[in-house]
Amino acid sequence: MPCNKFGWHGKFKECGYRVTVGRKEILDVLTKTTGHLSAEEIYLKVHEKYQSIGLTTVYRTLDVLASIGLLQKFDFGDGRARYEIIDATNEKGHHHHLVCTECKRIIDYKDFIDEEVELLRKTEKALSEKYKFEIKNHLIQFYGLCSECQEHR
Amino acid sequence: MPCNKFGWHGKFKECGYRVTVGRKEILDVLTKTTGHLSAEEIYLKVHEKYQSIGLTTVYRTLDVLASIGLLQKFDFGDGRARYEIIDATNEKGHHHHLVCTECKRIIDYKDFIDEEVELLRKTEKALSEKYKFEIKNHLIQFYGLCSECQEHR
DNA sequence: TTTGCTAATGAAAACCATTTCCATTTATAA
DNA sequence: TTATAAATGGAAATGGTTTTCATTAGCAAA
Repeated sequence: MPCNKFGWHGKFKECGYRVTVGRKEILDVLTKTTGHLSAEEIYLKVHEKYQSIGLTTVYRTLDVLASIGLLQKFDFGDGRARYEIIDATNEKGHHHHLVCTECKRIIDYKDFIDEEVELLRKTEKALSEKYKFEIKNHLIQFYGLCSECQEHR
Repeated sequence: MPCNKFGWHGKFKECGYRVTVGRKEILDVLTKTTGHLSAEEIYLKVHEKYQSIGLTTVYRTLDVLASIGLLQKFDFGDGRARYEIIDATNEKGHHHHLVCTECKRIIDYKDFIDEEVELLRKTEKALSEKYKFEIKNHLIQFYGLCSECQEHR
C-alpha cells in the first residue's frame, strides 16, 4: 500500500481512487469540524451544501478514507461509529478519549502523550518483530464516569 | 457502586441482581472459554447445556456483567461485540489485542505490560484529578495487517 | 474536445446485531 | 408457603450499515 504522498488528493490518485465532488466535500467537513462525528452527522453537514450527496456515499467515502489511513473510526458505545481525521498538523494533535459510559460524553485529552508515544513506539517495534504484524494505527481509551454522572449516583 | 466483594456470586447479590441458572451458565462459559466470544457464540455454547436459555437473556446478562465490571466489551470491527472476562487471577492475565483490519484476526499480547500499567496508573491518576473523571477501565488496541494478510498484497 | 471505460453514485431494499415488548416464570425475602 | 418484583423467552421491532442495480461522472487516451 504505497499510499503516502503529501496531501489527500495525491494519496487518492495514488491508491487508484477518483477525486469527486462528494469526497472533496466530505473531507472538507471532516477537516473543518472538530469533534467525533457520526456518519449521519457528516451526511447532514454535507447535505447543507450539496443536497445530491447521499448517506450511502458518505459511508463509502468514510470507508475509503479509513482504508488509506486518513481517518480513524471509533466505537464509543453509543450504537454508531464515529470518525476523526488523522492529521499530525491538526491543532488538536495526537490525543485520546475519556468515554463516559453513562451519558456517552467524550473528553479529549493529551496529557502524558509524549511518554505514551514513546512506550507505543517501543511496543509497536517489539510487536511488529515478534508477531510479524504491521501496525498502522492504535487506540487508547479510558472508560468511566464523568463528573456530572458521578453526582447522579 | 459498592460492588466489590469477592466472587461474582456476592457481587451479584450486593448489586441487587438475582443469581439464576442462566447467569451462572453464561458466566461459566465465559470463564472456561478463552478467546473473544460474540453474544451468539456464547449463546450457542450455553445452549448446548441449557436449551431453554435464549439469546435475549445472553445479551441482558452480558450487559449486567459489563456494568458491574466483570466483563469487558470489545469492538474489533467485525460488526458484532465481543466479550472477555476481566479476571486478574486468569492465567492469561492483563493483555491487549492486535487487530488485523483485513481478516479480523485477533492476537493477544502482553509485552511491555508492566511499563504500560505504570504509565496507565500515572495517566489515570492525572486524568481523574484534572477532569474529575472516575476511570473504571481502559482499552488499548493496535490495528494493522497480520503476517498472512501482508503477503496477499 | 471528444470518447470510452470503469469507478462512483443515489435511492431503495436488504441485512443483521441488538433491543424492546409483553405475557409468563422464577428467585428471594418475609 | 406466599407475595412481589426481577428475570426470562420468543417474537417483533429497531436502526445503523451494507448491498443492489441502474445511472452518472472521472479521467486517461485519442
